Amino acid sequence: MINEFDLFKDFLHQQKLRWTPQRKMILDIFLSFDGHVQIESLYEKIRVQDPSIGIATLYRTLKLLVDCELVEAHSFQNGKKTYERMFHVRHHDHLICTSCGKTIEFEHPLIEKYQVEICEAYGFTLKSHKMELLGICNNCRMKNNNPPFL
Amino acid sequence: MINEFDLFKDFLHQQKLRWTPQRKMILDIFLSFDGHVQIESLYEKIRVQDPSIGIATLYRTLKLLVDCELVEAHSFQNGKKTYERMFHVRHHDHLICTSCGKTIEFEHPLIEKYQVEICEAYGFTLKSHKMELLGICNNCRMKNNNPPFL
DNA sequence: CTGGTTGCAAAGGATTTGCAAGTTC
DNA sequence: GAACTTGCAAATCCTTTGCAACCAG
Repeated sequence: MINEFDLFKDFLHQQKLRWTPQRKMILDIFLSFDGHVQIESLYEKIRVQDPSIGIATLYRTLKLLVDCELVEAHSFQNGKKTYERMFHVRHHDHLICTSCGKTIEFEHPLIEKYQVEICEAYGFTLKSHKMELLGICNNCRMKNNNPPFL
Repeated sequence: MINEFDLFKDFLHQQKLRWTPQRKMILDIFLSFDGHVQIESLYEKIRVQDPSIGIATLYRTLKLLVDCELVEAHSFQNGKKTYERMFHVRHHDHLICTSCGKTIEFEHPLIEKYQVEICEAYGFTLKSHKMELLGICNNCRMKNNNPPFL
């Protein structure tokens, strides 16, 4: 089965770049995280294994991982970037209760289909999407004595 | 009819802050833009009217506008922020180029309809939603010499 | 060996902050 | 007049870059 290391190696080879111990280690540690990873946490954990590694190498490697589509970068308000694993993970959307925080994951094939159509209409190549439905769950509605479907 | 100026004034008053000509002017010019505004464009246009205004004042005012929920801030890959009007605008979703940050607003009635269905299926009362389609715009794809719809 | 890679430190760009002078209430 | 604001410049934060020494192929 294809794994991230082989994909990255192949990518580097194609681009006439090199497979180095630093790159291997960064990918390795990156994969040990779940969800969105901040440079900071990544760097800390990396330095435990090899305190000599430079932050520049981390940034450079992350950029390569983004280029080969193994990783996706996101930006947040605070100006920090977050990196997310993109391979061997299944996409899903979220239904979130704004009262208790309860979260349900779902997918809807038709919505996904329309998303593709919209992107094509605007000349975009769709890479991913994020959809959050915010509402009040049954439980919380009962508790607060609100009528259903307010 | 309630407008942004009154809301902002009230907000400032509540917080024991002051209504100044600079703040008025920044809000005024901000509202003259559509969609997502970059600090840069905003600052340029502001300096036309008053070249003495400092960038720090612009940042400070924008932060206040975000605090009082008249404006929403978004962040992009390039590390720049974008500001979006949040009041008296119809809800819409976003198509975002993850490379250059270009943003297109759209709505799709069928997607909205399915969202309601999903919520009903799970017993949620839908309050709002957020959908972002992340991709690469035509321009950036060309620039990077990538084939279309890779 | 050749050309890519590294760690370091310095540079860069966007945003924030300290401060003295100026305003608002 | 007290407290908040301003513009300025310097500081800060995260990220990128230049470079000489170092490695992978």
